[in-house]
Order: sequence, then structure tokens, then C-alpha cells
Amino acid sequence: MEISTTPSGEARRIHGDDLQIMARVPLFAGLTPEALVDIAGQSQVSRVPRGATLFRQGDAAKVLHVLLEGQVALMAGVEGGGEQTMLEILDSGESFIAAALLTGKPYLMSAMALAPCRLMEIPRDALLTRLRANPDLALAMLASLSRHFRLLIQEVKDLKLKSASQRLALYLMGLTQRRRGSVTLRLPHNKGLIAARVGVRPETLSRAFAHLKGQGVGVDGQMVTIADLARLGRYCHEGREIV
Amino acid sequence: MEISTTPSGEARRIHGDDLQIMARVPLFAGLTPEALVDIAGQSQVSRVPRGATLFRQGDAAKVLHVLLEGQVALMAGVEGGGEQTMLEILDSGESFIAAALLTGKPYLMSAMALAPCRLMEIPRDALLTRLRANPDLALAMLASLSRHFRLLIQEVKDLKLKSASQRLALYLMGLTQRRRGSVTLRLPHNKGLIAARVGVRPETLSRAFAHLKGQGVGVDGQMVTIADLARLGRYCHEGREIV
DNA sequence: TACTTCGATTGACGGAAGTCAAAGTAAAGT
DNA sequence: ACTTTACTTTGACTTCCGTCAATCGAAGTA
Repeated sequence: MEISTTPSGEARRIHGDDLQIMARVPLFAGLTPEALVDIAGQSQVSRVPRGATLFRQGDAAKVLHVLLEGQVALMAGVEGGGEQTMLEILDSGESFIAAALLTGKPYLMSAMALAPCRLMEIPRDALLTRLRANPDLALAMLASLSRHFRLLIQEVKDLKLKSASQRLALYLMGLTQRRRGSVTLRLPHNKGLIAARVGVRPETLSRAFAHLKGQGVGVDGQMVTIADLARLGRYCHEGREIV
Repeated sequence: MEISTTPSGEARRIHGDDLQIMARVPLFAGLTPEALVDIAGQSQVSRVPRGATLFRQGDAAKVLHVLLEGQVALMAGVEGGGEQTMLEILDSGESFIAAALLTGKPYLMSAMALAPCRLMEIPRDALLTRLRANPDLALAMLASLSRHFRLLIQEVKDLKLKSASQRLALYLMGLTQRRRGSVTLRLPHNKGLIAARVGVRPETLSRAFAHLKGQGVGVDGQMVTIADLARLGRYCHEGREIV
């Protein structure tokens, strides 16, 4: 179940196409092509297979990870092991674990590849010198960190104030841009993973789906149909008393 | 119960002593005295009484707040109002709501003064230009944001993986630097506020305290005695099955 | 002293979600 | 096709915590 990444074996220098991908990464927004090349020259790109562990909670943070391609889950558990909870799912273009890197403290979470990934790894020292030299990079990094910060705050609020069914509804709403009418969508992960994302056990997820039938949500395997997005949106924001 | 702050009435320019306080604020760590004066010149200091609301969830973020003196609670609730949860308690020297300011989006939480406060307010534009001009400030801000980010991650982990009694134990451990032996300490707030901080109702807090008697924690009004800090620390990190 | 008020505690109850176990279903390998 | 395996659902039960209500105590006030 745990395939360890082998950076030395798979890592390599930057490929030409990677610069084009970098240009679309929010963290590098507004940087000059020269600055991109400069950063790329300091970094390595590695490929990891689905299921690989990128790093583990408690490890020392040595590099900033930028997800060029693929999908990564950030998980955390109690120190002893055992119970785990998922904190975030990252898609390509996201950078992650900036906070651990900047504070110089060990990772608070582990990262697992949900799909085959290509990752850019920027060494800590190289990043710090460039942050110092390049205000645009520093501001982009502040913006990126701020965005994740706010996602996390929303996460805490939802955990404390919403029911499992409401959190599932919020997750489903997050899978589409639309806010009204009806949609049919495919779940991007298996239900066990979605359960972890929503913050419940798989059994509870099943029951939450059953519960959402009353709100016009139908499930068939990976396919989910939402009869009325506006209605489901209202359900998400209901106070707890109205179930 | 809601005393609104009146920035126009109470705000004023920077006082000489404030510069010395600023020098001890982590956000301004490593800045030259000139830079401090520069920032101070752009900012205002306001005093607010205990119980005042500094800003409200949903307001537009216009200034960065730096708590020179006092104590502030950050709370959040569902949009409709009603239920609230506390996200963080800030002490003097902390800056807050950088994330809302940098993303340019409305506050996700409200801020309430738990004690009489003196606050420095740095306007958004002034801050952004100085972040651009001063790498030290940008790095300090990244460090500050990172620190809060990690606190929040820990918060999410604790909420998902620890029981109410364990979270209370963690809160108590946070009140002292020591990690072994026995201590007697005074609770810094009334129990209702502590309950909100721990993320439970006041009734549940009472029961959690009763539960912790079994771990050598005694309560008498505001005074709490912990017979064995190491033991309580172990209790905090136990898996859920061992109660 | 008596009265009010607010904070804290205690008890009884209910509901949401976790746990355990079993059964059902789908996917993959032989 | 048949087996094996993993994923998902369902049911019964437990536990934790929230809710409601009553009580108690301390602080302040008349």
C-alpha cells in the first residue's frame, strides 16, 4: 500500500515544456520568463506513481513542492499512527507545504499521490534567496498561502457548524461551477476517499448520500445527479435545526 | 452587548512608545528603525474597550490589524447568524487577518476584544507597496502567516481526531511552558469562553473537566491544578479507543 | 438580609455519527 | 466463467456530545 518515492532515481532537470506549465502556476504569476528559468534551474522534477507517498508527517521540510501534473492528497493523523484525516486535495498548478518550509519545522501532514504526478521541487535555500530578491514572487507566495489559509478556515467552520450531509453537499457543489439547474457529474475518487475528504467514515458517507436523496440527489456508482443545484445550495447553508 | 468601534473618534497617529512595541512584533522582526517609522507613519492606532467588535464576518478587509496591547478573539458563524465558533485567541504582538487582506476578499470571521485593546491599523495599499519594496517585511509576513497556518492545521487535526476532553487537556497544557511535574494555574477566561475555544458547549466543558479528574486534574473556580503534566500530555496523544 | 443576575454544574434525554459485523456488488486475475 | 479481492451498502448497537431544564453558587444591588 505504501510505495516510497525515490527522488534520486526519478528526479531530473527541467524540461522545456515545464516552463510553459510553470507560467500557469499561480505561485509564479507575474514573474518574468528569466525568473522562471532561474527558479527552474535550481529545481528538480520528479515523477511519482499513483499511491506513492511524497513525504510523511514529521519529516523535515527541505523543498517546496509544485504540482505540475496529477493530484495529491494531504493527510494527517495522530502521532501513533492509525486514524488519518484528509486535509486537502491538490490539483495541478498548486504549490504546497510552504508553511512548513518557511517555519523550518517538520511537516504536520503527509502527502500521497492520488494519480501519477509530476512534481517540481524547489530547494529551501534557493526559494528563500529568490523570495528576498523578487518581490513579485514573495507577493505571489503570500497570495497563495492566503488562499489556502482561507480554505482551511472554511474547513474548520464547516467541521464545527455543519452536519456530515451538509459537508457532503458542499463537496458535491464544489465539483461543478454551476449554481442552479440540474447536473449529472462523475465522482473524481472512490467513496472511501471522498468520505475522508468530507471528514466522515465510509458508512456515514453512504448514509449521507441516502439522506441527500431527500434534497434531489441521486447516486448510481460514480455518477451523481443533482436535480436542483440552487436547492442543494440552500440546504448547505441551513442552520442545524432544520434537517 | 455590541459596542461598535469608532475609528474616527478614537484613532490617532503613532505614539513614540509604539515604535518600541512594534520592534517586538514578529511581523516587523528584522526591519530597520526607518522602516518601522515609515509604516507607523501610514498607520493609525485605535483603542477599543473590552467587548467591542473590531470587524464582522463579511466586511471588506481594508487594513491589517496589529494587536499592540490586549487580547482579541476571532469568531465565525454560519451566515444566517446564531451559532458561532471561536477560531483563535490572539495576544499582543500578533497581527491578524492578513489572508483576507491579501486575497482582497471579505473577512471569514469576526473579531471581538476580550480585553481593552490598542490596535495598529495598516491600510491595505500602504502595506502592499511596502511589501513590494521591503523583502524583509514580506518574509516576516510569510513567516507570520505560515505560523498561523500551522496552528490552524493543528486545530483541524484536533477537531477531527481528538475527543472534547483531550482538546481541553491540550488547551490546559498550552497554558504552561512546563511539560512535567505538577502545576497550579489560573484560567485566563471564564469557562464559557474556554468552552468556545475548545469547541464544545459549556455543559460539555464541565463534564470534560470532571472527566479529567481521572487524569489528575483538579478544578476550583478559576484555579486548575495538574498533578502530572507528563501524564496529561500522554493522555492528549492517546488514540480514541483508550479512554 | 433578601433579591436578582450571571456563570457553572448536574441530570435526563435525544440525535448524529462511529463501530462492528454481515451482506451485497463490482472489478480484476486465473 | 469462476474465484478472489476490494469497494460499498445495510443493519444493529454504542458513544459522544448537544439540548433542555433545574439547581447551585458567587457577585452585586436594593
